[in-house]
Amino acid sequence: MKLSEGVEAAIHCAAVLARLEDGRALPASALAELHGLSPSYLLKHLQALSGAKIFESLPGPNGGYRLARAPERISLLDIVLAVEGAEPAFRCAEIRQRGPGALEPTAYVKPCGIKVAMLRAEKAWRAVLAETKLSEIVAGYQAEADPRAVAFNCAFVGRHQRPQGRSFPKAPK
Amino acid sequence: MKLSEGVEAAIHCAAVLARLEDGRALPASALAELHGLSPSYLLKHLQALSGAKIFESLPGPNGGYRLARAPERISLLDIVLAVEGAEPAFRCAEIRQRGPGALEPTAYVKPCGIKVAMLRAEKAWRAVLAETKLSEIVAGYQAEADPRAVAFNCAFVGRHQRPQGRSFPKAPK
DNA sequence: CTTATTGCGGATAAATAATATCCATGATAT
DNA sequence: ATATCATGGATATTATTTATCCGCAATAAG
Ligand code: FES
Ligand code: FES
Repeated sequence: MKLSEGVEAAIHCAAVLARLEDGRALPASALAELHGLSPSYLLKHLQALSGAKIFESLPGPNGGYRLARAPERISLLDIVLAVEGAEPAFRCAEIRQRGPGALEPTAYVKPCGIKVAMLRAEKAWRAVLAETKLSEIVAGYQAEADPRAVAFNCAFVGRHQRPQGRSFPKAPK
Repeated sequence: MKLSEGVEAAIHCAAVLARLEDGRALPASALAELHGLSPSYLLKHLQALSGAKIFESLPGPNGGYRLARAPERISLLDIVLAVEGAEPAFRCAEIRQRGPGALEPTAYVKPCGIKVAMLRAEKAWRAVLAETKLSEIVAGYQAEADPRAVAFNCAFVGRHQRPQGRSFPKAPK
């Protein structure tokens, strides 16, 4: 059982965007460079996040990405589900219905107890992620990370952020 | 994020073995047939489980598998870890140390806050699995599954279980 | 002792998913 | 008009999962 490595990148990117001044955006190329990642691949995840309405994107020159809402209203679960997909990790293939002794499908209306137990565990996982907000991550970063790293990060963002100006498109017609 | 499909098979097999009479074993071929699975592949998982001391195996004719301890003392977490491996699902590649602005390694002794949050969620998942015992799964199965399925299962096991006889090897010399 | 059965472990193949790159397109600030 | 930048699809590359096979060791039964 593994989460794709894109999750780590996505959350780190979100944390960077959360520190942006109001109304500004950061191009994908800057996010990729800051984390030493391939721009082409990071784009995939950024697109997934903007498709999930967690990031907003602005095309054209001075374009880039920014958060679609306040960091207090973005949970780690939002990000993980956007990048990783919403299907549960435990996939029940209904093996109880296979092999000899299989009954007609109507005999299996009650879900398998094993499936129920596995999904209950997964629900606990999601609950913890849902109550961890991006704002807490950012606060923790500023409090605990090496001050030099924070300063560099801040300067890098300041250097690459787009000038305040255009408003983001609200509803595509 | 996905669990391998072998987890479902492993737990179902464990539930079957839990219903075996004391001291008896069931050959892998019977477990595979009962669930309509490929014997060759199921073996892989059975071996992982016996390597993890959750199942015991007895070679030779009249050999087979049985539980290594009482179902009350086997949790779903034990089974999942044996099949899936013990590494956490969230793999931190320390991307904070990459890109420009990377500092010397000693600046990163404190774990990344994102990693901490993700592992905390995973701990919650494991906690629920750890407190769900195989005995509960078996009890739930007998109470909720279609009586015909339970009866068939029971008869199938009775037909294939090995005669009581040999004791399992305790300590390989 | 011989034989048939069964688990063990390694090697390997096939299928699937994750990772990474590229390019044509459309939007838009200058 | 031009340059910048996100979008979306197509595609290559690699890793992981799934599945199969075969020789080996153990052992019960004849
Ligand atoms: S049939 Fe899928 S978990 Fe039991
Ligand atoms: S560096 Fe791995 S989660 Fe932050």
